[in-house]
Amino acid sequence: MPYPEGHKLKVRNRILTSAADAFRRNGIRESSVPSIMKGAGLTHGGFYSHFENKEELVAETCNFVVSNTIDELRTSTRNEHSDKEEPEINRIIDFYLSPYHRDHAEEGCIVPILSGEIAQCSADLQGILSHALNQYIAFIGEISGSDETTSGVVLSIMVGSLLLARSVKDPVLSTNILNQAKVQAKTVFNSSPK
Amino acid sequence: MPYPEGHKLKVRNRILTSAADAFRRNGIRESSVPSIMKGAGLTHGGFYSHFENKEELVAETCNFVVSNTIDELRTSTRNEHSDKEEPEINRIIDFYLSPYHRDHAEEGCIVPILSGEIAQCSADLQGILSHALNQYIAFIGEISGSDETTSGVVLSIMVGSLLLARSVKDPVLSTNILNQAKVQAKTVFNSSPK
DNA sequence: TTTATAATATGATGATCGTAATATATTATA
DNA sequence: TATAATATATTACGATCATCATATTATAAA
Repeated sequence: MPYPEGHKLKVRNRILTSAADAFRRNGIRESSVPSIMKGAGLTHGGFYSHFENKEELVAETCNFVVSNTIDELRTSTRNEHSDKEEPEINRIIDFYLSPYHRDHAEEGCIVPILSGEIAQCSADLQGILSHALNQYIAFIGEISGSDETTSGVVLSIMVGSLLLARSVKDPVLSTNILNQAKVQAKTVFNSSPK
Repeated sequence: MPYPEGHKLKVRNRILTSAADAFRRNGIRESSVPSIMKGAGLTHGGFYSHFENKEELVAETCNFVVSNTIDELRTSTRNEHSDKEEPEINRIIDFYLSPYHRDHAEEGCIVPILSGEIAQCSADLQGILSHALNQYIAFIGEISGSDETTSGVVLSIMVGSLLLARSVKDPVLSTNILNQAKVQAKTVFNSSPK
């Protein structure tokens, strides 16, 4: 067996990482297979020994990014001093709607960036997105103790305000939207059935 | 002067209408110039006697759709029986978050569909999107009497929940998100400075 | 009806895409 | 060190894109 144990898996992960970056920077359709392979330090030829086709790469990259993002949200709230009486969900909202997340789309959540584009893709990819949203909603429900609908609305507020904060050119308005959206998102839990 | 007065303008509007439909159905990058011209009943060759290039078409189509959408929102709220004591802004929220708007993306607001893609385009197109958002925010502010930030958060809730309601496959959850987002959007005005 | 011209169609160009076939390079084992 | 198997690179193919050059059609005016 040439090549060390697990070599191919590592390369495959490098391709996924490159794709995750490219898709969030430039969108799915604008990110070509050759450019993604170059981002992983390879040429385009070997792509099809790792993935069936581009659609499979998109599907796996979406799952990859979503589970990574949820993991990060989960651990980031744990790391922060949990001595306070502030609910854990508030820290997730604060991170999601932070200027850092707004200004580093290529590291963050795919939903505000790619959900519009995925909605125009195949039914398979739409299913991946729907499943990802269910994971986010379940995660928010788990952290906040809220029902599915309430968690969905909170996610809506986070996604919508991040999208607008990124699109509005006026930096003051952008930051104001983020900050007031934080307040609103946290308020939802106090005005809804648990 | 061959061809009747205003003929070219009519054709130009047909191209814009076709592009507006195509972009909202399939996205900007997925909508080719030939397919848009076919949608307007023409062949691709004449395109460049109407528009400098595709980017100019995108910019004009965005402005076209946004002003049409705001006009429709404005008049639809006027037509509805204004005898009730219900605030005008509530009817706008109700229409924006209606199942009809969710299920007919190709007729509706471009923001949930295209803002992700436009954020990846040229600075010029990003400026168009930013200007469009300012128009929406000013419109909401005008109708509701709220400040810029509050209007921006309400727009965030509408955009985010429409995006999620379209992406979530479970129809019950989708409708629940829309309905509870309506409640939340209307609540914002009661908990914010005017 | 003829003519001049504006509007549209046809066809071509170079670039890039996704994908595949084939050749080359790499390395664990013998 | 030689070998066999595997991973990667090179090259190619057909399709489609945005754009442009040129030909053709349609119509208002003469």
